[in-house]
Amino acid sequence: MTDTARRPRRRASSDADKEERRRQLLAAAKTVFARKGFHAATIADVAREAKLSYGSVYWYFDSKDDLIHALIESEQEALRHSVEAAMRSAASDDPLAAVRAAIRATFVFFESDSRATKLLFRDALALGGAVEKHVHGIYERFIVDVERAIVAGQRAGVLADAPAHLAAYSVAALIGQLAQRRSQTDDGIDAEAMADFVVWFLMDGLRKRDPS
Amino acid sequence: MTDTARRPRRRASSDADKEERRRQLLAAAKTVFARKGFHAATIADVAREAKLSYGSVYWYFDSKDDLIHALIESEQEALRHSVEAAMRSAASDDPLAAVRAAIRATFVFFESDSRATKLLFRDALALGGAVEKHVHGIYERFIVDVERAIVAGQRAGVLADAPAHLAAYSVAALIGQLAQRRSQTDDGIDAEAMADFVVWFLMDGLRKRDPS
DNA sequence: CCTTGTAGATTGATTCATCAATCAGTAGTG
DNA sequence: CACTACTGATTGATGAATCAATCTACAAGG
Repeated sequence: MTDTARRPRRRASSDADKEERRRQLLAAAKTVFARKGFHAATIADVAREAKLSYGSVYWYFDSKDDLIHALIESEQEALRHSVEAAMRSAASDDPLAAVRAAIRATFVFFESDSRATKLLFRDALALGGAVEKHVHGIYERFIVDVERAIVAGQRAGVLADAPAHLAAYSVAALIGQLAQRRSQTDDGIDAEAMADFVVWFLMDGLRKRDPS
Repeated sequence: MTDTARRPRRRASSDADKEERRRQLLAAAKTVFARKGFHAATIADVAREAKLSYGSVYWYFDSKDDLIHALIESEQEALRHSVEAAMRSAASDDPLAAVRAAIRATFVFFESDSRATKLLFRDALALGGAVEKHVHGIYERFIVDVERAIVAGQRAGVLADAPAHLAAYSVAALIGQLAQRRSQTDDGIDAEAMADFVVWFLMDGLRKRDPS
């Protein structure tokens, strides 16, 4: 069905090979965990998906927890890279442009990979303590940036007074929930339109503006 | 610590007794599941918490799945009742009042019961298919109401044009995420102030309004 | 080039622990 | 006395983690 199907017969000897094998295992784990959920999925499932034996999984990862941990970390990094790249290439004259670009990149990222969505939103929560903190981290960085932008806007007199941190958290929460929803139900709205809706909603709210 | 501590010695014979015993088991399950999470919690934990024997749990519930299912259903009903009562007693002259009342009631409900929060937001997602649908249900009802209100507001010309369903979903998502956040971190904002912030944010957005 | 030695990658049967679910037995209640 | 709520030891299944055996890729010496 996917490119994962090619069975790796050759044994990994060089460091590059081993890294590649590790990547294959992470890819298999991503598929399996996204399909069945972390708890329901077994190491045997992952090994089967990766066309490797049960024991080999333990050659590359210490435990099932270690595996999901590494996986979530790598997905988070991918998302962060994607968002940061989008923000860098945004026009710098419009202060809203960077925000819009970041939000768009987020929706595009999740749209292009529904497995990542399930992983980050469903499984990350299903795990206790350690990972929960970890997931909080990915939000936190984003929230700090947004909060800073909001405060700047308030100083400049273009944004209303409001608890900036709470508002920033709300932005992140809304984006996350909508991204998750998109992975489950299709309402025919593409990722960029969705992002634009979010930006509009966050900026102007539901109440009709007087045309001034 | 709680009223759950009183050990039930007397055997439940009447229908009322049996219903009470069932309630006790649900209360115990709520405590245990909220503390350890659904997967990590065992039936033995629940039995111990309820001061009943292992086998008795199976006298009242068919399976562990049946138990969590019944529990989530009862929590959802409690939330729905609480919100509906608040809306009924809201002033009917201000169209925003009912919305504000509903949002307040939601935050108050979750604030008064952090176990319910964990249950509905963490465990419900960790479970697969059937329960996921079920949880979707509680949102859906709320969303339909909000959507209707939004459309009415748009007809009356006081709300901006926007995809009403998406906006309604956003409202629900924001409330849910913020309620969940409150159960984890305390930022010294009480439930009603939080609700008022949400209403303001949803209505007016971040951009400063012209004082007209 | 062709051995042949070896480190370490790969295997999967086995171990060990956990826990849901059952069931035969016990005792409270009407 | 009969009914049925209740008990908790037992069973059976599952699955994470281990480990001794096997195999392979590479290298060093002929």
